[in-house]
Amino acid sequence: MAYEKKIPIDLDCPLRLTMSLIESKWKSCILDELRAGKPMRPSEIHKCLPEAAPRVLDIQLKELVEDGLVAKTIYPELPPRSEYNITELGKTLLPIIDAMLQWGEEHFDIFEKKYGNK
Amino acid sequence: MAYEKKIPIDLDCPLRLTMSLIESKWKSCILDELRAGKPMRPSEIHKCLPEAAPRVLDIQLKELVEDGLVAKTIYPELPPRSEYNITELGKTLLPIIDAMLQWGEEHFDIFEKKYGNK
DNA sequence: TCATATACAGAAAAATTTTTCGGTATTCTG
DNA sequence: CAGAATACCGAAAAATTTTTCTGTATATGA
Repeated sequence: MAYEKKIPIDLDCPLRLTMSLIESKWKSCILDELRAGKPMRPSEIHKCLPEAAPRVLDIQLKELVEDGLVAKTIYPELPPRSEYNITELGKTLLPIIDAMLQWGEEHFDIFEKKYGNK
Repeated sequence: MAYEKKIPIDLDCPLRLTMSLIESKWKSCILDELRAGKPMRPSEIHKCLPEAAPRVLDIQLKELVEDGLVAKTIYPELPPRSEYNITELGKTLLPIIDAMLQWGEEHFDIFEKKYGNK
């Protein structure tokens, strides 16, 4: 089988469970991109997150699909086309993503002053 | 200098900023332990999170202090005593921690069925 | 024909995080 | 005195994640 996570998610503690689903570097951003409900093609997602290595987005998209937070539709066309959508389960995480986004906006200055090299 | 994070926190995106503050394996749990506002000694925190390697808790506590989410008080006694408290800034993250905790509780069954080996 | 776009996979390297192990220092208890 | 408790720290090993690179396949457009 392809790339495989050793410990897919953490079932020992509800907090760790939630964290383990989204803590990988770009997963929360992917969910944020898909938040509107509009299906997105992988190339589109790559364009929206240019800082992320494409391979990592592939891997993390795959894990999000495995975990049921994102759904994938493959169109048997050529050139190939596929689309990713946030699932109902994934949508239930959006309030958390929103809250983190908002917190980051509200407290950006503190950390900019602290760690920003301008 | 001692142990040093390469990229302390992520200033490129507000969502990544928030995530980078709490995504390390035990940070959210530490904040959860301190949520009540009661000061905790390191040994107490270790006892509450027995799955975590003590060294990692030390490191992550230190980072939480550096980032201003947790405050540390050292009592110049012998044997040494120190206490950790959540700061006002740290408290502003609690709604997010709470939401993740609650989400984990609500959706535990799905993932238990999916990944739990009983 | 050749380059491009598309989506994705494997492998290996690099970076980072987590864990394990050992060590410092001091006081109190047996 | 030996050992425990206390709070740390450094170094190195292990584990994991992220990045980079290369390769598959097929159609379209120059």
